[in-house]
Amino acid sequence: MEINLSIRLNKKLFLRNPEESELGRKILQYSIILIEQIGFESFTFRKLALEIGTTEAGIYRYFENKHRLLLYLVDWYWSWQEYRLGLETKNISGPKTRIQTAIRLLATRVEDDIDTGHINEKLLHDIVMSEGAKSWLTKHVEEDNKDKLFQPFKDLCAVIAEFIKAYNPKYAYPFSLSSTLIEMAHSQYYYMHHLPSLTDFGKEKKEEDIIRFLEQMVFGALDNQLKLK
Amino acid sequence: MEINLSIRLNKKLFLRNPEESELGRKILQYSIILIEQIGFESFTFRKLALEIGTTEAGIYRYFENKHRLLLYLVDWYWSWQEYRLGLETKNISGPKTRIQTAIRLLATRVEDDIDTGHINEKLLHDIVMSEGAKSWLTKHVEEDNKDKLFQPFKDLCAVIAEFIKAYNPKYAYPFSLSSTLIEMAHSQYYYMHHLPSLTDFGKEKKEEDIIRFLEQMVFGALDNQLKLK
DNA sequence: TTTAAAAAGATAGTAATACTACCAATAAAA
DNA sequence: TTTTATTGGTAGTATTACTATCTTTTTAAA
Repeated sequence: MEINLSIRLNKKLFLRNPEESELGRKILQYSIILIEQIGFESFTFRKLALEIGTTEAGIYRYFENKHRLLLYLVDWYWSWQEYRLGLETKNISGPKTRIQTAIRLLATRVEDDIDTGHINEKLLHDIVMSEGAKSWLTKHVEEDNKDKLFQPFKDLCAVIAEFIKAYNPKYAYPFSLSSTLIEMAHSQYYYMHHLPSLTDFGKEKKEEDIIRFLEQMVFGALDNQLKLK
Repeated sequence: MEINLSIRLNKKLFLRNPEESELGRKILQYSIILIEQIGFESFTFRKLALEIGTTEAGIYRYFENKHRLLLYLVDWYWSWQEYRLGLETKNISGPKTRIQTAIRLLATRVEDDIDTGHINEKLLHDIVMSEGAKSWLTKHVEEDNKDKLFQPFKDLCAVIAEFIKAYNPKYAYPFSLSSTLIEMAHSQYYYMHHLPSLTDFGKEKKEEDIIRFLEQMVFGALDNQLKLK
């Protein structure tokens, strides 16, 4: 069976839809490989073009600049995560289990290589961890936000905020807790591997520890509130 | 009374100590102003040189590149925060109050302009929030880490981890909770202003709300653990 | 006090980056 | 069959991120 998962993203992300041509798909496929390999600062359209066997201008016809390409990849990732979360929580009713499912999905490195055609989810996951924050840490966040370029992240944040509200309707900060959870799942993983003294997972480097830490933090916050009210 | 707070940083951060010459101090002073104004990606040594009235090569003699200059500023900031935290918790014995003090210092925008000579702490605070993560989100984190370039951040993280251990010796993740706290204090503030739908502080935009959220999260995690043991 | 040396500062380059404008081939539509 | 988009390619330019070298000033030793 072939799964054909097609994720349609905001048209403002690109000049020409990369999903609709061979070159476009190659741009997505190889940009992921190259950014993961050399990092976003060293990544250039020239190097990418060379890799694919096309020219810079060809790529510029799809994406205004490399930041937009990064935004495309990051948005694709968050859309995909929301889709996965939807699938995995579909037949689960308890809000506690739903939150736990979200934590597990966010903190576990992708292993099941569905490999949606040209997108390598495993590599993309690494990119979002190392480079994702750069998509909004710019002087043009506000305009980008007006253009709805962060929608997939916000959507995922809102979905998890709903789980949180279902678990504890009196909790005052469902969105902040949700965005904290999403961000920490990534940054604790990054720290664990690159700056382990900022974590408690230095020796073992096991994802389960991050999951336990996050669960303990989230339910600590939510149950604490329950007590008070 | 003139306070002369001099913060000595890792020698590997610079080629020539910027604190020891007029031009060096001007580089620090105006790089903060300029980075805050135009953002780190648009910031160049040429623009900075033009601002100060010197040349690119002059600045290159102090800093290898703009990333090292950013690291210098970020390290200065974390050293300063640790110093402030030390002062404010000196005469406080209770671990709970110490944690609360840490949260308040981290989540409150600097207003008291001590203005240590050439460093504008208020602007520097904004820079660390918007650009700080870029200091470690690179392909050379590991080398930079070996050169101890993230030491001030780690030190602050360790100090707060000690407060956490003092409050609850049985808590399993003092370092991760500490790094989470530090990072969230900044990123929730950034979200509140630029991407408010990721938070619950959209309308009011008050720092006190962030402080309450963080306190609730931290003590939720710590007290929850107490219950279990 | 003179001379040497070393540090501070300015000038003029270069390779690479981030684009833009324009040209050619080909496929689809009239 | 001709026209017209659409796809892809070539050749530039301004800016960036440096480097190498040269001059002036300061410091230090003889």
